[in-house]
Amino acid sequence: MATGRTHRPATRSRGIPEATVARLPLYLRALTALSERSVPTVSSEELAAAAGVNSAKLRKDFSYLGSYGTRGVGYDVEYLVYQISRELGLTQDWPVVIVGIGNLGAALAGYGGFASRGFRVAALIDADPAMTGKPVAGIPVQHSDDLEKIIEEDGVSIGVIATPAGVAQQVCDRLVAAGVTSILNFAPTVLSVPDGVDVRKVDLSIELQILAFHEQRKAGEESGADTGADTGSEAGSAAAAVPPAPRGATGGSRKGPDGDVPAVMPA
Amino acid sequence: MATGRTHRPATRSRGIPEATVARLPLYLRALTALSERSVPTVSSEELAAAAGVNSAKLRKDFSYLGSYGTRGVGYDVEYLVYQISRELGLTQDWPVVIVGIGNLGAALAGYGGFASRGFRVAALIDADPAMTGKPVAGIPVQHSDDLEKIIEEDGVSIGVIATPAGVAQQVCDRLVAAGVTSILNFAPTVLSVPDGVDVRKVDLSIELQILAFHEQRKAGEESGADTGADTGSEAGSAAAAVPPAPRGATGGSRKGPDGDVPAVMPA
DNA sequence: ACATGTGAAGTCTTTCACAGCC
DNA sequence: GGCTGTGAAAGACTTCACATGT
Repeated sequence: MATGRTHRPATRSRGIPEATVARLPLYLRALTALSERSVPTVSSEELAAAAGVNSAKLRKDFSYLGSYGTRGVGYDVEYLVYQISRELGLTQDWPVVIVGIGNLGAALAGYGGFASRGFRVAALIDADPAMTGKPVAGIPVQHSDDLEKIIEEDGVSIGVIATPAGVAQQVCDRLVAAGVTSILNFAPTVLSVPDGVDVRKVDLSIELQILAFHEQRKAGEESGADTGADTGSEAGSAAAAVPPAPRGATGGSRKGPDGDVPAVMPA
Repeated sequence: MATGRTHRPATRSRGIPEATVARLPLYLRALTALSERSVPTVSSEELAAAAGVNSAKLRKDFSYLGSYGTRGVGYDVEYLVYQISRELGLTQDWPVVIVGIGNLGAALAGYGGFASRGFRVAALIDADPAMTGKPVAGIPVQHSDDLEKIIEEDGVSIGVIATPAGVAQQVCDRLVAAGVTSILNFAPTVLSVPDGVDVRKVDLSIELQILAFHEQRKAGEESGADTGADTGSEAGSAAAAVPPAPRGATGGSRKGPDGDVPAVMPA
């Protein structure tokens, strides 16, 4: 709707694949550590190990940036730090606002990794008048009435949302209207934003659910390949929780993709 | 090295692609919202919109779980909630320990989304004796000396690391040795774990750097396609930060992948 | 001799488009 | 008519393996 371009190639940047971009910070961190230990050069092998990836991937990633290594030798640590920093845009500093100063917002405000790489907490914003003026991590909280003014005056383009889910979308809308074009969302909601605005989300609950999935599989593997063993033992409530399946279940119609999911459901 | 199997198919589970698994929690959240509003059925189109994905992807994802929809109608909300919950292993409850009760750890302990889906904070653990016994989010902090005992007694298999980076690896090692097989890591370090242990990481700084990358690109696009315009304007400091390039830079040898990166570096 | 840089092959993921069923 | 379920095509990402340069 509205937007002209029919599904442009997603967030694909001047030839650098998104997956590569997502790893650059990892490399940068490993390189920074080497730099602090005054290590002059690294091989792709060593650096890859430090970053937790394999060396072929690392070399391919770097190849998108240019030819910054020396054959037979490796990469100059300082030089690479600079190139990656520049590529990521960390040679300039980015003012960031955090909206929603609850437990999480406060923790984020105090997070050291923020300042370490070109990010500066320009303002903390909360809707609770009782919070206004209270310093959190050394920065006084401002009231959300002033959100637009703050964004514009400081030229903020990155916003962090740490509010309850219920208000995340409206906060998002206001941020975007005020000029923010990148959002890091900690609220467990899907945000919708206009074209040209980037959203990344961090969701604890989702991460745990993914872990639980794999955890369950491990448990299942130990004994037989049997899934869904107990789960609904208290027949009463479990049965109540499970609807009678979409309209007149015909005997064996319900099957798993491999055809052997032990149909755990009220027949 | 050491591990027998030569690169097994990564974390690939009984036919369900990892990318799909990562989206199931999203669908589940959207479905739960519908369920609370007593909506009986949804089409793939509607549900996809609510989850922020496109409908073809959603249908493909669901097809890995089985045939849970009804053609011409859609999906039964309650039934799908149940099926996805079961697939994710959320019909059982998972005791979780959080190690490192600083600002972040405390925020995580108080996070509502935890309890909402089968996850139960079994214990909060911190190395600081001053913290021991202090209740955080209603749960008394225990000392890390007792880590092994706690894990074993409660049968904990999921651990959350919210410690400083410096001690994350040793905490991780102890968790794993005590029987934890899934770790959610908030410390900005690469954790190495034995085969069979899953690690997921959440790193604020990395997310911001990725946003900064795209943000920079947007800024560059506005004016000409010229990247790296200012950035190193204050020539003095910028130049000092850049090493003389790996050994005798021969004039035009340094090039970007497309051959047109305006080499922003001291010649 | 050694380690980068990269075509080519392989694998995973997304999207298309339509057969099949309600 | 409408919507699911899915082969097949397209695309993105990873891995291989070796030519290339020092």
